[in-house]
Amino acid sequence: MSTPLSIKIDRSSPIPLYHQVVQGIEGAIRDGSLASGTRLENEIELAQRLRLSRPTIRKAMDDLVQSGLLVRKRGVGTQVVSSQIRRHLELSSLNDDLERAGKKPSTSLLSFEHIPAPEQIQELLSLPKDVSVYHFTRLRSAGGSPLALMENWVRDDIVELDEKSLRAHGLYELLREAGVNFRLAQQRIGATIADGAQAEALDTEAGSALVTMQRTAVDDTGRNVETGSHVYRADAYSFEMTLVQR
Amino acid sequence: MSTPLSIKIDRSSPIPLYHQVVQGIEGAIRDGSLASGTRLENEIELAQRLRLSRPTIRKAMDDLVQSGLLVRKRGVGTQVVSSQIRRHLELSSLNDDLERAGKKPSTSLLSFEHIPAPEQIQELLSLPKDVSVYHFTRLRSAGGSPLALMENWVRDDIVELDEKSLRAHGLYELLREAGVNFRLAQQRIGATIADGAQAEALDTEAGSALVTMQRTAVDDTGRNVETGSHVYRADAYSFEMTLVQR
DNA sequence: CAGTGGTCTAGACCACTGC
DNA sequence: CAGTGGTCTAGACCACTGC
Repeated sequence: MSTPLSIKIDRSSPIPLYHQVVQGIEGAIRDGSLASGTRLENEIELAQRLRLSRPTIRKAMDDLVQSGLLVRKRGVGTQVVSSQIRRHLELSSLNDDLERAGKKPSTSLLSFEHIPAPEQIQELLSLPKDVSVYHFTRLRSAGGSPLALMENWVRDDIVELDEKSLRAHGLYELLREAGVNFRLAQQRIGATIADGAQAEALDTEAGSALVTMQRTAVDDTGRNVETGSHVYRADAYSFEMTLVQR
Repeated sequence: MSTPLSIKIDRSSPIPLYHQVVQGIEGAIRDGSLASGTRLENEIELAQRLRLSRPTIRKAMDDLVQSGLLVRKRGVGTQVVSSQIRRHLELSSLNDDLERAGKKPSTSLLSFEHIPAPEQIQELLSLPKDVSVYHFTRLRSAGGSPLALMENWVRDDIVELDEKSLRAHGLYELLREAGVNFRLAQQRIGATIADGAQAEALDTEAGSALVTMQRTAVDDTGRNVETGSHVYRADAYSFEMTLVQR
């Protein structure tokens, strides 16, 4: 009732052992040797066969359950989630989402200013009184057609921004280069109707549907680094995610 | 530089020790004895003081990091996330979201049928050929005003549904009573414009903004139990979530 | 009842951070 | 350099599941 898994463990690699197990199982799922619904070996057997301890195996399993690739049931076993559900999994991590927010398609800078934080922004970013913000709007396009209108505020005590660097690089790229390690983001997604200015910028009609997104991102020192308010053409963008029961 | 935490551990309780630690820290954060940004004791010290092993403490910390209450940095320490970010945290778990999908405000049943699965649904639910589905639409209202129009398909080999039970109970309530344990949900959120029928049902105007949500939910045996397509009045509803870097 | 995941211990050694 | 979290071991005992 269970499928033996062939995973190579390299003890001289700098990649942690549990993560090698994660990659091995991910790989086996991706290449089809672990089909949807397949039951895995039990944890103790797998640990013995790979010459790893059970806690190491469990750490790997925990990660895979968290990322939505496996489901576990006490007393029964662990199995691979259906391919239907796995299809868009890769979009659900903060990292990928931040990547998309900072890179890939072309982005043009529409406005830029360096100002004292408006009250609401000061609150959203929990800013000390002497910290100002960069405020700018950008237009994201993909394949030549406009996709999103993005307005952001970034605290100025962590990174130095100017128009030139924002024209050349993604926001998250710049922040990471400045040593910011993101840990958390609080996000709200809704809908609205395009007003005249939005419609013109996004090359659509006033009254068409837009997806709205507000996000505030936190780094590993607990600072709220940036907050943004974005609108996307609803015919070109939606948010996909996988929720995991905890 | 660190705050001693007073947590009571009850070794005779059926609640796992690591979860007592989670509850203790959550409680201390909620009642303010652990303020935003506070550094916690290091893991070894905390383990010794509570007379627990370090892995047990770490399991608790892992949970709190995953739920977005704490941020950790190697070589530095663990600290409490800012209250600004924590504010809407409780909405982000699958459980709460499912709760909201099945209960609370009043819900009326608009249509109900028990039919062979349309091709697209059969695919979304990865249904065997001999399994049919329940298909129904409901209107959710809160405080007397309509909020959402919900269309769902549920496989008929897991639970028996009829109009009467759906009028009396939430969908997820019924599914849980039938022994279904949800583990995962795949979700897509976007926007659209209300058409005439939607506008009438939701007591709004044609052309107003709606938030759209499609979801497929998976139980602990790996089955795709139900899929749904919902629209919400954008002026009354938005999705909030906390993304955690992994 | 046999099989499985869930919890827990008591360490060890390492990598990274900030001074 | 001292302090911190990150990884790993080799077990033990328990609770739940399905037959």
